[in-house]
Amino acid sequence: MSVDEVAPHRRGRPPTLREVAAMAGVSIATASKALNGRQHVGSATRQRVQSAADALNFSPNALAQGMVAQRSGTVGLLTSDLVGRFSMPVLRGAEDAFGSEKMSVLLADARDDHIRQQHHLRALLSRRVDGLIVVGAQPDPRPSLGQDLGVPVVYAYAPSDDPQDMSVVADDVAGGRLAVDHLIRCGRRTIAHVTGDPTYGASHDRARGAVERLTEAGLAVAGGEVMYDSWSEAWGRGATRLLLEREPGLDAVFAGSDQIARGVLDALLEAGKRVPEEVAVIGFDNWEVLATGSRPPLTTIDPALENLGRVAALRLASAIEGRAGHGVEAYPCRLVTRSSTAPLH
Amino acid sequence: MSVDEVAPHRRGRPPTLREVAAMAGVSIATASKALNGRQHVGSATRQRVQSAADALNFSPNALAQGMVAQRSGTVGLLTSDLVGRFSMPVLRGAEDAFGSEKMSVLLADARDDHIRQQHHLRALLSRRVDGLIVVGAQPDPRPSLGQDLGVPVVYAYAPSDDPQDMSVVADDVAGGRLAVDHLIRCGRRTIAHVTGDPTYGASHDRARGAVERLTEAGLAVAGGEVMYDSWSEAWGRGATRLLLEREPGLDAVFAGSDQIARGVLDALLEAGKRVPEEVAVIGFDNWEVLATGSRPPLTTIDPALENLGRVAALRLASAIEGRAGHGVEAYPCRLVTRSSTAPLH
DNA sequence: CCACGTCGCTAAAACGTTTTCGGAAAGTAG
DNA sequence: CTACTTTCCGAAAACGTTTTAGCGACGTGG
Repeated sequence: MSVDEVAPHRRGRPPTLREVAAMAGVSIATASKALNGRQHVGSATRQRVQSAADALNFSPNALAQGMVAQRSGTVGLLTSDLVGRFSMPVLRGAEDAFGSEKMSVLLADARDDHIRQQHHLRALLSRRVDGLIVVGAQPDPRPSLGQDLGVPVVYAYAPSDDPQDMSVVADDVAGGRLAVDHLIRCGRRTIAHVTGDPTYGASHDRARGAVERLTEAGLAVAGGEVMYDSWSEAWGRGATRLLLEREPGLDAVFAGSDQIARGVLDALLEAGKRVPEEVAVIGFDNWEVLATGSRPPLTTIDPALENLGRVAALRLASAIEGRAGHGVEAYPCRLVTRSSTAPLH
Repeated sequence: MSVDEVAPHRRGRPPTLREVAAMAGVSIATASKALNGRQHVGSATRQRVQSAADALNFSPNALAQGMVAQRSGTVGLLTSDLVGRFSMPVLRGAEDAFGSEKMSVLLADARDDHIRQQHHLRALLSRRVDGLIVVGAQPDPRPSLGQDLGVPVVYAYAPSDDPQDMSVVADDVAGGRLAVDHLIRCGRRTIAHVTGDPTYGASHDRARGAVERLTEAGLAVAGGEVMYDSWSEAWGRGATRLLLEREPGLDAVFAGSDQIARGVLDALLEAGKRVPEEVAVIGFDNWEVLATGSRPPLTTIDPALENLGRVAALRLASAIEGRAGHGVEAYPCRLVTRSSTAPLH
């Protein structure tokens, strides 16, 4: 009896369990159990099924599995900023934490457009994602998607404004503290802080951490105040020129972003200051292309975004299992030492 | 008769067509036809079904639809470099071209690891993606995935090494030509080309376009030869110092990447050259953070990666419909004018 | 020889849709 | 009143898998 009589090969389409079963001479049920390592299957039979599956290059239809299991093995990742630098590492960490075996990531880029976001949300829910990770483009709180989506949601990088939701974010306060701590350990005493847009909560958090640590060391911010403006190189340059007038004894600058730090470095070099011998500079973000290309390469605070993504994925996995959490969890930043800081001999 | 007797609400799970049908007092078949705009449904009935669906906030299960339609409405995007700058715009363009309604994007980051790539590939095929977009981290050809995957594949940015496959890439030769053309139009005559890693095909393509255009204008490369080394700011600085010795009359530099261009700008400024008055500089990539932060902001060649993603998606859609293409299609780059180039008054 | 387990396997239901086919009701023509 | 069309609707199959329930066969202890 030819196999084809029982389960003819459907040209162009992937093989089904039915064909595997036919080739092995068993029922579909037995084939399923054999391949999934269930018991109640003889070991000889299991072998035959396995061989048949290999021969046909069988791979189970995840859609069909999803139908019966009532879960798609899929999570949605809703981002507001796909080209941005921040969503990517998070995405990567998340993709990592779910092995590609059990979970796949369905990507949706909302582009900060609310109606586009609603469309994407509908599409993802229609695909019956088991959960959702929402990653913002800015570290500030964003509006909650609501509790009644039917699937668990974890917010990463940008927390939800609803404390009932679960959010994982970088600890900006601790990051600012870490930066200043490093500068103090390097023996610096006249430390300025040049940072970005004052409408960002993150600016203030980083500044708060920085000032706290300065105060503990009995120091004040050099220049008299934290300097806010924009996250740009140009501002880094401008602020530094001001600073050099106001504080001739300046020996360190904590920049609120790597872009600002680049500007600070440029202005210092232009003014004839040696970095790090005379003035140390530390940035924030660890944006590789900026930090490694500068003269000298930039010491900076790494917000550990991949880790954030990993944690978000773990929290989401827990929530899918039924153990939902809530509240905002802040994770520590990491100091990355390059050549723009060094001990004051 | 209560609706619940016919189709009780399953707590925690999304509503099904069965429940919608029950609420509207029709059969499942009729409900399906009504919602999908099929004929053979009375308009009053259609209304009732629609209302019921709205009331229940019904959204059809895409997995089930996929089962019967034999397509998942999903494409896989296999990238080698998720944090990299190049895959993202492509991804975005692709996401754009398929509306989120009909197609969703399943993301997989292979991280240049062959075995990881195989895993992801299996996972994607198991999810029965309707097609695959493969986007590389480098513009050079990459090994083909083969023809026997059962789904159409389009390679973007990095072409497949098998001409039987379909690839869409940026036209580096035309890009190099475009850069030099712009410099010549600005009245520059002594034009150097500092570029990156000589093992990249893209370096040579860009250089070829540049030299062709120079030759047409009766010019030779300033400094005597195209300068290859690495895609770094440091190399841009080093090369420029060399160049200033060899070619005192230098009035333009075409940098093979924006990173290199940043180095070139720094070195020129340090040497007291004014940009663009004395020396014009043009980069390649249009990497925003680098190009807009520099002093002065950088004129550069934009490889139009979003467009590449869009085209890749269109080609893939055609292939899914059965109209498969093959070969390498190169798409033009775009000149983005900022302040580092200007006519020689 | 009987009662009872255990083992290996299969038939069938279920998941949520779409589509095909047939049937009922109502209208129209003869 | 019959024959035929048209209009609207429902029953059932199909997609590919997992799981439940049940059925023989076989061994074992009495």
